[in-house]
Amino acid sequence: MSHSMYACLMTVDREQVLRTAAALLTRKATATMDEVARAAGIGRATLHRHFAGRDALVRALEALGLQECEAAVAAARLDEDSAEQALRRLIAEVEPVSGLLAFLVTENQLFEGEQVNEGWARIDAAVAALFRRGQERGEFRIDLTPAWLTEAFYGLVGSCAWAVQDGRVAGKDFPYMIAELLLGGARRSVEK
Amino acid sequence: MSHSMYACLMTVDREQVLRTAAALLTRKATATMDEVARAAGIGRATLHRHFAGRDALVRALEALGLQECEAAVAAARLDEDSAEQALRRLIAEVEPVSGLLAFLVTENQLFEGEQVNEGWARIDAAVAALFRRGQERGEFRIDLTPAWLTEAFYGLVGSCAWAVQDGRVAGKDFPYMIAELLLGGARRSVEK
DNA sequence: ATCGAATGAGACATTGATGTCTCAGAAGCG
DNA sequence: CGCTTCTGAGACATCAATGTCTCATTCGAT
Repeated sequence: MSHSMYACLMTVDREQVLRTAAALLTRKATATMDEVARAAGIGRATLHRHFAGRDALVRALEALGLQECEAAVAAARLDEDSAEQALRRLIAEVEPVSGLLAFLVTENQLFEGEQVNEGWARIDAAVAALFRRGQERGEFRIDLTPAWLTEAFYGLVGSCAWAVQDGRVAGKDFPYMIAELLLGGARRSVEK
Repeated sequence: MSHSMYACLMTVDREQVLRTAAALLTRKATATMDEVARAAGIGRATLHRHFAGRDALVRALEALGLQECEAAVAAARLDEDSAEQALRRLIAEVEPVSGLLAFLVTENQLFEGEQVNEGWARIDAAVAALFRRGQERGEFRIDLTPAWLTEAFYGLVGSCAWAVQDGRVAGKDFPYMIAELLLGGARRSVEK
């Protein structure tokens, strides 16, 4: 049995477990390691073999979310077209990660003093740069700082993810509602 | 020593402890009962005498936040003036509670199945009614549902509270940033 | 100043989650 | 089939937070 095959199987399992854990923890942030294991259809011991502990699991989830966010940012081609079109692409790309993202945001509040993965700074910078580009192009109003617009973006994505999960808004409207609300606010209005 | 004087003193202490607990838990949602007690400058035993347990403390905080939110809603007079002005008043009134509100929102996600205080439904209804009124008056666009606008309102308030607390945005701009972003999106634009 | 209530500090048992370990069984491979 | 590896279940020990209790002290009212 070759190492590569092992690695492949392990990786697939890891990936699957992570997905399930993400889905569960998004719904119930305080889920037990045992609950996570049950949800993933594996034993607690096996879960421990893959992830040294709860911290490691959360870190792995953070890495997964970060990776997918970076992929979303890359796929959205934030520096092409108008800033508005780029933002719409970003929202659409980020939708599948929104639940995990919402979980990680609340989880990061617990880390408090601990260092957060520096990867998020890159995402932040990319999103803020998009808003700045929109301002420089005259598309977006300049009285709302890119930093605030970035925060608002995260906030709306998280709120919408949770609202959808809770059945308060329709999931199919996700991209439209966020884009319209955020763009309507960010886009310069002729009547101002 | 009369009962009423006892009650008075107790209430004052309770209030102060609750404020401190709110401030601490807003920053660190996982703070220990001991940490809460230290922060309030009292002993753990005393804290326990006032609030039977952590649950009771959180419930009391929920009651406090709810009470202040209802006061904010009442003070904002949501059914007077234009919907826009009413919304601006609401945002201004809600600002002092925003931190506690953000904490309670994330905390409520943990309650999961358990019943949430029905008082929040009243707040939700009042805010949603404001957005509906704005739509009926032709001030707000009708393609974004009141339910979503209400969610977005909470999301932006929470995001802003956290961003301010983290120093990413200036606290003095709180009302302006939320109002402008939310209204800009909710307000019907002539170019649409 | 004195009495009674409230407090703070600490000891203690309890609970729940975690992490580690073992062992028998299943699944892969030759 | 026989071997190795991985897995699942469970039995522990550990640890942190919680809740309860006692007791000496402090505070406030009279």
